[in-house]
Amino acid sequence: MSASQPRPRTRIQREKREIILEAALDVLSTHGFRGSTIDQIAEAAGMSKPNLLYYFRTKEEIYETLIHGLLDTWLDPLRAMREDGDPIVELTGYIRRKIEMARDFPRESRIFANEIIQGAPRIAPMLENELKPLVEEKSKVIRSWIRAGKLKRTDPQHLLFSIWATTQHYADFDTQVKIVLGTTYGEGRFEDAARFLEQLFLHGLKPD
Amino acid sequence: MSASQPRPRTRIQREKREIILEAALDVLSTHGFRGSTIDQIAEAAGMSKPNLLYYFRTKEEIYETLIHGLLDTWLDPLRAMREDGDPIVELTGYIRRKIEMARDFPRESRIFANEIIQGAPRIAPMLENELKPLVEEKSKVIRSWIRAGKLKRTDPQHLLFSIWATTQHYADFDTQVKIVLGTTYGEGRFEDAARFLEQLFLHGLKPD
DNA sequence: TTGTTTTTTGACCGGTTGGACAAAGCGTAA
DNA sequence: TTACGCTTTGTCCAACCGGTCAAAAAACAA
Repeated sequence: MSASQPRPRTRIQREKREIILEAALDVLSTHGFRGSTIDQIAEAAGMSKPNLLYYFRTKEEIYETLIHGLLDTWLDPLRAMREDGDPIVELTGYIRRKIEMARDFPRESRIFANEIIQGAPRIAPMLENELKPLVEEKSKVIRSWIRAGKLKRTDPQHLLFSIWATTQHYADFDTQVKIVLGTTYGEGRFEDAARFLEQLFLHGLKPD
Repeated sequence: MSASQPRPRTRIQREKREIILEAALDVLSTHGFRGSTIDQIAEAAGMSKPNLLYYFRTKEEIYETLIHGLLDTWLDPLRAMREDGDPIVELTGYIRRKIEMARDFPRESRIFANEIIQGAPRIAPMLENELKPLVEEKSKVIRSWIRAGKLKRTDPQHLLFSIWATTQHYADFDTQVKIVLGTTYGEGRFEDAARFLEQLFLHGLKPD
């Protein structure tokens, strides 16, 4: 009934697959799936195309392996939002962690952005099976906070959208952010962003 | 010194170019520049590839004509933010207009998103020459509002980023939004979003 | 060492893509 | 009608792209 076990990976296979995935992250996150070529990825990984295809049978396989391995890490900050903590602390902590991810893992953010903008043709099932249940779970948490009077009455799902949008903006649209801010601001933009967003999400802009 | 005037466009040329650009908007906004083929655009425009190439010499020319014509419309809502209005009204009005654009012109939003995520290789100069000065101008306006005590002390540029990010999210990441919200919510999501964002930007989430 | 398996590569293939081109069709003014 | 410029299309090409394959090279086990 069960398929015969594929033999375990050798040391070289493990190493080379890792190198390829790292190179693929670089290439795919900037050019998208269609826009990237196997040759580009192979060159970035420092090997020939047929050699790369010895480790991954198709471009799709690279992409799917990569993005599947990424999703868990990507959702971790949301998972870390605990019902039993103080809602304000949990929320600002989530925003901070997301800004840090935008700073430290912009390629990961962009690869998801690329995919979703184009209609999520290859990851829709993953969003349905992993993201959606997690959002539902955390929405309940947020609603319980609202019931406890710890947060203003608001829509949990749109709240999460806003946090994703504002934080990932600094990874996905980094080029535009840099152009608008000019060279003056340097790398401090992430810290500025974190402070701005904390203020925005807690107190808004209208004077008391 | 000056090049000889190219002869004026015929009626058919004006019409066909318009049809092509509309088709190109459809194709390019979902697949990006590299991911779109001239054949796809030609088919969407209901003509043969050589015929299309009679009206635009290259794929690049289509893309640049399209995106250049779009930028003005795209910046209009920000231009409409008037210094002499009431800051709260102006700001919520801007957010509302941006949400309406996400609802009514998602393709336009996506084409910019695609371009910028990939490093804005073709529109960086336009952002530098048109977006940046406009942001500088409106940042001054926002700062004057803050000085007048009509807004909390905050960073105008990051404020604009947040408005762009949150509103355009509903166009660019529509697929994900739909998956998370499920089918229940239907088209009301834009109205919900507008209400949520208004509350968020004015008052934040922390209870008084 | 020798035999075996794993890894690497050059050459190749069929399909796609952006674009060129010449010839044909069409509209219209003289 | 004729001539002329505008429009359309079939055909073609060279570059590129994803992927195959057989054979060489390297790694490893006995």
